[in-house]
Amino acid sequence: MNDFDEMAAFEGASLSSRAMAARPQPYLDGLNPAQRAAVEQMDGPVLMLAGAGTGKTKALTARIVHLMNTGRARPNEILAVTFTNKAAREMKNRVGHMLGQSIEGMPWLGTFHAICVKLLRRHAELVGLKSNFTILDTDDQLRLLKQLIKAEGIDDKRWPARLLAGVIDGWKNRALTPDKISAADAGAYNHRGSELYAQYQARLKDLNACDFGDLLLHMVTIFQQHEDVLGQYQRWFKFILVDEYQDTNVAQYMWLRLLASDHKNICCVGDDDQSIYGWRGAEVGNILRFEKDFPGAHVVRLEQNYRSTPHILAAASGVIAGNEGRLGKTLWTESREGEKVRLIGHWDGEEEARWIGDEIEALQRGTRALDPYTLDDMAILVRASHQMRAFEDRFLTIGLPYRVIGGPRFYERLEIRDAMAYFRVVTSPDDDLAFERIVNTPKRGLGDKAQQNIQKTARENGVNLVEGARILLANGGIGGRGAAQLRLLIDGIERWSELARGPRLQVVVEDDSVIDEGAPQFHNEYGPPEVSHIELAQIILDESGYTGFWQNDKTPEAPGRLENLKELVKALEQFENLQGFLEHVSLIMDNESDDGGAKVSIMTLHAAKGLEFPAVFLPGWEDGLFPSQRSMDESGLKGLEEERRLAYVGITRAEQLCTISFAANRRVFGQWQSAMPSRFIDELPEVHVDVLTPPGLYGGGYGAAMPKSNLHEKAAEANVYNSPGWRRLQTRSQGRGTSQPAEVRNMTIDMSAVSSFAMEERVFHQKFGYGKVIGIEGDKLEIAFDKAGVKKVVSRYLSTSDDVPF
DNA sequence: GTGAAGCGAGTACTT
DNA sequence: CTCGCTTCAC
Repeated sequence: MNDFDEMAAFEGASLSSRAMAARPQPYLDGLNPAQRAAVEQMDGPVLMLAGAGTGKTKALTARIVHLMNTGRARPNEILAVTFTNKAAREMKNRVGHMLGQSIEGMPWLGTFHAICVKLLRRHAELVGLKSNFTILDTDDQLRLLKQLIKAEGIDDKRWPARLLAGVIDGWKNRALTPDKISAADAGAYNHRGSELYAQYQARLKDLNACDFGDLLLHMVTIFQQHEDVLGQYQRWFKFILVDEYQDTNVAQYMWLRLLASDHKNICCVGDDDQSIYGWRGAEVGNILRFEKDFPGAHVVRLEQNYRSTPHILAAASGVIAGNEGRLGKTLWTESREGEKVRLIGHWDGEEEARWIGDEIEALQRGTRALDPYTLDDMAILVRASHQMRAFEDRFLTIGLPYRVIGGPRFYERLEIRDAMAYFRVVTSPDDDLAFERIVNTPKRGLGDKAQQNIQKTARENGVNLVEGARILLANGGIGGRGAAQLRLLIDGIERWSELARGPRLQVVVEDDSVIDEGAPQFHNEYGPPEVSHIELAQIILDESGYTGFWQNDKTPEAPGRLENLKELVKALEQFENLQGFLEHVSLIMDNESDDGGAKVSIMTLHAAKGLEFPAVFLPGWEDGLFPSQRSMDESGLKGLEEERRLAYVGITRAEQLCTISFAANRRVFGQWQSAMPSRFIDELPEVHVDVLTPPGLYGGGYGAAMPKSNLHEKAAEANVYNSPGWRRLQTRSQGRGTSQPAEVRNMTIDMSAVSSFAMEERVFHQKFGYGKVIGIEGDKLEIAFDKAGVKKVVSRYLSTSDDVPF
């Protein structure tokens, strides 16, 4: 585009801007006064302090629409950053919805990382990269670091690569390049940290690669060192919006400040009380300091809550009030209805899981004075992922459908990462890390020795590993069955590469000065494609022997893995070529496939941020577990405050019913341990709390083992959660020995069930369908289900497969 | 070079 | 207790 066209485009835009300015503004009508103020204050710095459930996204999207509708900015002149792809997607949808059309024209609405990739591709050469650099994930990063550590002769037992990765990430989060590591950090990783960091960065440059931290770090470096580049974007991005500002790290903060420092039209939205990512570099300080950073900032507080009942809000406020140095908000609601927050103590973790399971079923039936809840309406939010197991076990035995949110994602699964490594080798031959991953997967008889040979040859010739392997083969430097297999692989890679791109490949880089529509600044010219990339993917997986590898695998996971590979190939349909797919995947690691049925959600408190449920269960409120001992040990008061914010996030997820629970005893690493109720329980304002009595304590299974009358009395008292009462209970239970629950548990095994199934037997389960017995532990059977994978199930919920009527 | 027993560690997790 | 990684024996 030449100057004239650029001018013409501008003229056109301002004409349409004027036309748009005259349009009505219906999106303002649905806003409350605070939201409206946050939308209409367009100029200068704005801090939108948005409490939980106060309509933050609504205000944010209305603001974007307002900027465009009043002609203040064209869609492509607004920079709107989020942290997750999900948030970006949602905002895109809502803006489109508000405008009454799908919005293609917001190329700069996205995650920090996605936007930085786009920018970095244009200016890669300024940090010594080519514009087609690859993005490494944590796996690759770790492998690279391991190599460096080994080369330095460091004992990676005492100094694990994980630790170094953490140190380097920490530096990158603080926007520190290797030359900027201060003396205070010199001791990191046994005094070798900064040196290895420099080596690592050099190696990345050789590989023409970036890790996630680099995406931001490089852009900050470029903006700092190239005023012209910075100026260009400062002018282009007329308005900046940032979601979840309390989660920004130093690098992101600097990046934003650099871009906003000229016009200062920056609107940051966030909630200091929901800052829960300190452990991965987020700085609450960024949001606390906003008014200092941007003098004259307008601070708007969104405090009217549309989500929760007054009791829930009051309970949450009571807890969060224990934190110091808050910006301060008081949530309120027009709603007058609602139950108090419910609190219940249990004898042990298993009883807690049992009680919650029963309670969920009761809520589902609607036997309480309330309307029935569906399973989708309910969620269990835990502090640590290992707490989930108790619930999964319990729900499996009673056949209660559940979903775990935030587990290992699709693209992180072994087979998917292997398959993608094959694609990477084919699309970018320099991707040595991908080659390393697949060279002996499936097994090709190429072990450490052979691989080291390849490495050595490649290094000596200054070529990538694929080339190195080719040279090694030509020299006859490798023998035996490995050689033939390697030959096969190398030839395969060459053949697939040609299928992928055709004979010619040309990279065209357009003029940097044109920033438009987020169109790619380079594109590839291919020869005629001989097969589609979908067929190609299938060919690669089949010819490499990878598909066969899993077909021959007899472990129960194999069918599922093959299924996943099929899904992967199917996912390719949405992309034009393999490169496009890989780029997408490296930045977007989410996959929500759900089979539709209603399910209770189980997830960590972290994963629950931003979500809401009519009924929420918060189990495991015990000191040491929540607040987490480790957090307090490592970060002291700061850590405790972050834990408290986590409690606040948890409570405020609930719309109508919030149930907090704790257990006196819990099995930790196979050992029974007793714990005090969480200190956060003492911080709940009593008038907003209902203390429930665990029904199991009236009689039933625990019988003689329990100091039941005492616990019952205590539970009925409003002060059950006050420490003295529990201390007495502690003393008593310790006197009886902490092994008590284990004995109780053993006694309840249903012996008749044990004998009715045999190993290898075909069985049927109501929820999981057909399967085969692969393990027996007392009344619990391990079943390899045909569809649902391997699960542990209590035997009385199984029937022999021929019992099942059709 | 590959599979099985042994050992140690064990918050949260997105891009 | 359970997972993942290392070591050791074939």
